[in-house]
Amino acid sequence: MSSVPPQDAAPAPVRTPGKRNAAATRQRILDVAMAEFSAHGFSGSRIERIAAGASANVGMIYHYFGNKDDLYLAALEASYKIIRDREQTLDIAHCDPRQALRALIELTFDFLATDPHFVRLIMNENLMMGRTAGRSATIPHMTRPLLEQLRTLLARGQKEKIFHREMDAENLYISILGLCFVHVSNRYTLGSMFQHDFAEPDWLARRKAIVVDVVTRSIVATPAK
Amino acid sequence: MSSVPPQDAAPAPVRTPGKRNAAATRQRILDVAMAEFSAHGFSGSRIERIAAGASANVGMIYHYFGNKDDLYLAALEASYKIIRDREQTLDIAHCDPRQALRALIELTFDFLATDPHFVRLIMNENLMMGRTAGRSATIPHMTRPLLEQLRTLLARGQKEKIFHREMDAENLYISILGLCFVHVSNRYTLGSMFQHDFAEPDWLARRKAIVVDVVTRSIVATPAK
Amino acid sequence: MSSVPPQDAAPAPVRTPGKRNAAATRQRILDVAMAEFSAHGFSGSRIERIAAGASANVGMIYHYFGNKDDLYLAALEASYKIIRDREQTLDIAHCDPRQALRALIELTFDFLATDPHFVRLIMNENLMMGRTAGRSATIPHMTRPLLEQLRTLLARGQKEKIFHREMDAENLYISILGLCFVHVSNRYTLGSMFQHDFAEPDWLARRKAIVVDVVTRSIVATPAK
Amino acid sequence: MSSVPPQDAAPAPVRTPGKRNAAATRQRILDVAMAEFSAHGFSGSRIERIAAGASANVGMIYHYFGNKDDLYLAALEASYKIIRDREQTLDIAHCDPRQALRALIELTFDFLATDPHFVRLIMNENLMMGRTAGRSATIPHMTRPLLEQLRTLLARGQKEKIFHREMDAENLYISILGLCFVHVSNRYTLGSMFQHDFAEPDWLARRKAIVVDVVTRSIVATPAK
DNA sequence: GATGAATGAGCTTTCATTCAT
DNA sequence: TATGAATGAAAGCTCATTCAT
Repeated sequence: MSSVPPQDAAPAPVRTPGKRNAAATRQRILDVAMAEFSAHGFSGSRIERIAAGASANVGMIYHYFGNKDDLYLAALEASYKIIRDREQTLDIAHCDPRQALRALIELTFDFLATDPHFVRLIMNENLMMGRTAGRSATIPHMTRPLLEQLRTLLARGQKEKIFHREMDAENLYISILGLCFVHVSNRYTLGSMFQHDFAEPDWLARRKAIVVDVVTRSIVATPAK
Repeated sequence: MSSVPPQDAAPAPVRTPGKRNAAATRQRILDVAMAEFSAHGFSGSRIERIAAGASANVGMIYHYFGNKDDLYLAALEASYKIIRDREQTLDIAHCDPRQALRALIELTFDFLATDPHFVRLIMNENLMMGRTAGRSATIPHMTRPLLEQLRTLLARGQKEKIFHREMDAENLYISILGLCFVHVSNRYTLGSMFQHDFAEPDWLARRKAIVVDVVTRSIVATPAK
Repeated sequence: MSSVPPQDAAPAPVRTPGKRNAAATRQRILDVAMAEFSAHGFSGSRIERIAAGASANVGMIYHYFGNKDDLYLAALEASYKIIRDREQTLDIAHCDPRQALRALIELTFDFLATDPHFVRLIMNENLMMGRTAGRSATIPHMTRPLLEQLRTLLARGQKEKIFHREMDAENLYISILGLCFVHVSNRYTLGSMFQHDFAEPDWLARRKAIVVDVVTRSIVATPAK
Repeated sequence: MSSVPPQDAAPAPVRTPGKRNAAATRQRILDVAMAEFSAHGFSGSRIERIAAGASANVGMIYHYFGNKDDLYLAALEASYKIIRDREQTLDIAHCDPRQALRALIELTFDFLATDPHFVRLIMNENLMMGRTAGRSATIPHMTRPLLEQLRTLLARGQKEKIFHREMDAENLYISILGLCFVHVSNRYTLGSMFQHDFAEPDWLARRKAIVVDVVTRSIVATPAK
């Protein structure tokens, strides 16, 4: 708010936020929509709340996104893009396979735990039986690099006899996902079972080590950890 | 109210139009409600659709369950009861810990995969931040026996030096749940990633073996599988 | 309002108007809808105004009629029924063909002029290119008796050498309709052309005689009127 | 505003982006508006659709015409002007009255049948109870020459004893209009009554002869046609 | 117990209109 | 002159809930 960049006498066209700035308005709507759909699911989300949250009005949402369904699609795609981009920051090909695996698990664990928006959107999308993801042209396209990383990782580890042969990329990924996802997706029902908050940083730190351990044990050929 | 049937010693279940089978109607509504909430989530579910599906009418739902929120609570509790009862059919205490662990994993895996209603209800409840589970008096009560089973299992395995010491009941359960839950909860988004149906029996059978293996490796003290 | 039927101690279930009376509510809605669609056309009509006019509420309209389109269809069909029923009160077969023709023209002229609702609905329907009449199952069915009347009339008149041969039922009907319809359908634009009101009873009376004369001259074989 | 092109002696029509052809844009909007109001009525017409159809934008419509009401008025007046101008091409005063009558009927018949836009606009205007025609200064002014033609025609025919005395210009015009208008205005409802298309050229040609005959018989004094 | 008519608030969506650029 | 972002009111429609019968 009060922290303005020190000297900024640049003649660049400074737009007042929310006034006559198409790209900015569109982005504000999209950001708020991601949060709204994540918080309330598709049916529970309210167009009017999104408009208000974006300091826009309902008509703008329809102007930029067409309808509620398409706004939801845009929010889903934008969410996928964030995690898929993050994964591509890992340099899988050039470090020790065991280290690379650990790095991938920790990145996934931290991403899902730190920003639960993504988990919630994915849950909601699955509850709707993939209705929207199935319509997306960009989502399948975004998953390819991740699969490449996994296959490279497994191939190198198996070539170096560090990993055993009986694990494929799909099963490895699903194990990682399941172990990184469930305490976020089931945070509240687990919480009422075990009577503590599964978003606590201390618990997450300990759990992250266990997840790395469980996955690593499941794949390493040599028993010595 | 005041019009009671004169002599109720009639042996055959005579249905007078004004007094049909109350318990049966209630149960029909509950069954349909479980399916409806599972299929559409809370917001997406329709009271009228539930009434129609149960061959009842809207008024009956309010008569028996009060309102939509309380109907949802009843459906959630009924769902939990089914899996918790199923788990109690296992005789954890009297067989080999490794076998007992395998049996628990397989029961969980099969239950979640066979009837996705439960998974969907849990997902929905978590999306609503446990709003309803938190109000339930019976759900926490139902989880105790399960935790007892897990602690017994771990204690026996550790005493017999089959399991190592660094695993507690909570972490073990969450690993099992995560690995049995994710391909059901994320069936559609995983499906569009890997381009096949994650409810296929063949895939499930192979995956079940892998899950048993992953969990077992994570806990056994002796490397020999 | 204050005029109650004198003695009415009958135990018949007297319904208070507008309260818990399905058939009456449905009819009230339909009556108001006919007036509304006639007054404002389809697009210009307001569901809420119809509800208010019928002392009902919007939900009831959707309960009984489904949506605006289907309510409009019901109103259109009900309107057609009125004129088609009226026409069937004529006894074409048993009186002098010339008298029968005059009676049919006068009935048509009076019906269209007296209650302009029908004319306006027909106009609106044609502006929508028969979108709704084309969907109706009952409207085509209702026109058959009218065509029968016209054919009977012509056949008798031609057999008796009163009418000449070169006129068919279709052309006769369209002439009658055009001459009875236009001063109602174009009441306002004609009014501003000729600077008087075309709904004035005196003008209508004189015009009716002219229409009978024009149609009769167009069909009689013998020039003597 | 203040930025005028430096020297405007340029011979070629150079289009600067900020100053395109104003009159042409206005005319394009008006043409599209006539079609839109004719096709959808006033309420059903969309400002945005008109703008798109005219390759203009919404702002231009407000710039040139003020608002939707005034645009509709302009479209109505432009439509009236077309038929009134066409009628004035007839040389009523100098040919045989019977031939002149026939020419007027055929011109009216053809004009209404060939371009149904006019009929539809008139219908719509009457459905709105002449709300807009009543505001127009030019429409009443445009009808005067037509009435003059009709009075001249009748006077000459009656003077020459070809027409009988009991027909005035108003009734004659309304008969002509009704018989030329109804198969266009009621094209669709008549179509569903008689199961054929009333815009078919063959049918129109036959009908036109009948209309000329009906009107002529209604006015000629001597029975021999 | 059972029915379904009735209610009212709230939802998504549309649209004429304004205005900064 | 021309553009299109922005606004606000209102439209059609849905739905949880109540209540007379």
